[in-house]
Amino acid sequence: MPELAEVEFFRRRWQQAAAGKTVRKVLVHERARIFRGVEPAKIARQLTGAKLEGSSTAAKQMLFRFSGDAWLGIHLGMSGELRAEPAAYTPGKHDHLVLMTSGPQLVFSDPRMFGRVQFHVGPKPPTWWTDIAPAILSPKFTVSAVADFLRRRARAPIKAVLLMQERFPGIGNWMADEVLWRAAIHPRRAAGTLKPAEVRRLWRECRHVCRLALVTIAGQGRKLPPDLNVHIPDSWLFNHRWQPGGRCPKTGQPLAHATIGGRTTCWSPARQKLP
DNA sequence: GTGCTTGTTGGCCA
DNA sequence: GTGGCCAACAAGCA
Repeated sequence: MPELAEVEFFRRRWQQAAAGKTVRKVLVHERARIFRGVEPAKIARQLTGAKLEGSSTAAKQMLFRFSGDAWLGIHLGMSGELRAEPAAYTPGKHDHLVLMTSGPQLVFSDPRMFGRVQFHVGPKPPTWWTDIAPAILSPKFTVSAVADFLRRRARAPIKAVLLMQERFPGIGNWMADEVLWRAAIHPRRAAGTLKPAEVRRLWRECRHVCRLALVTIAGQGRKLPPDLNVHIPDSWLFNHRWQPGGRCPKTGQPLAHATIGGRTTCWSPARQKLP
């Protein structure tokens, strides 16, 4: 599930539930793969007694800052989610990290364990955080930066290129399809064959889809939606891509599906054509 | 049982 | 060295 806007949704869940609260106890599944490269016991030791001071999102990652210069990084992978549960909640099989605070329990749950926890102690945020590419909605995400990147990945299908986090941080499978559909570019086009006008459309729709997704899913600037099943308008490809016999909301023509760049891809052949 | 899955990584090869 | 492809990771669901 988690792409840019969903990640922001989950960050807010923890933030709104426990900002300023103190961690009383930490539960970890020592052997869980989400802890690869870090020591769960160290996390438990450092965070016990620490206060949640702030948090942020970048690409598909979250960073939670605790008192005592402790930084907790979370990537949700394919099936991860963050929840805030009442104090009486009993953690389940897939709840690999639980921060029991003076208020709710902050739960990181991930059945498939493609997600990942990172941890750092120090006055400044760690390099694994500061090295994340500049956000699509930041001024550094320019048309020329996109054009340069497409030139370097000239022979790869544009769908695969859009999934590369070093240039399109936060874009995942459904967002990539949504962007290409709006920009009217066939997902199998080689990145180097896009004309300047197409590169510009791609750039614009990347920003547009990110902005819309944040408003719709993460409730940017207003209250957090109750859950992820928010109402995404039927004018998006999103609501039609998995429907049997699904049709393009712009043309009314049938949608197509294929594996491109190793991922299931949906597009509208009437709108996105190969030269 | 089979064949999928909104992500990332490392190994192989051109 | 760079770029592109793909299997692997693991669990649940239809």
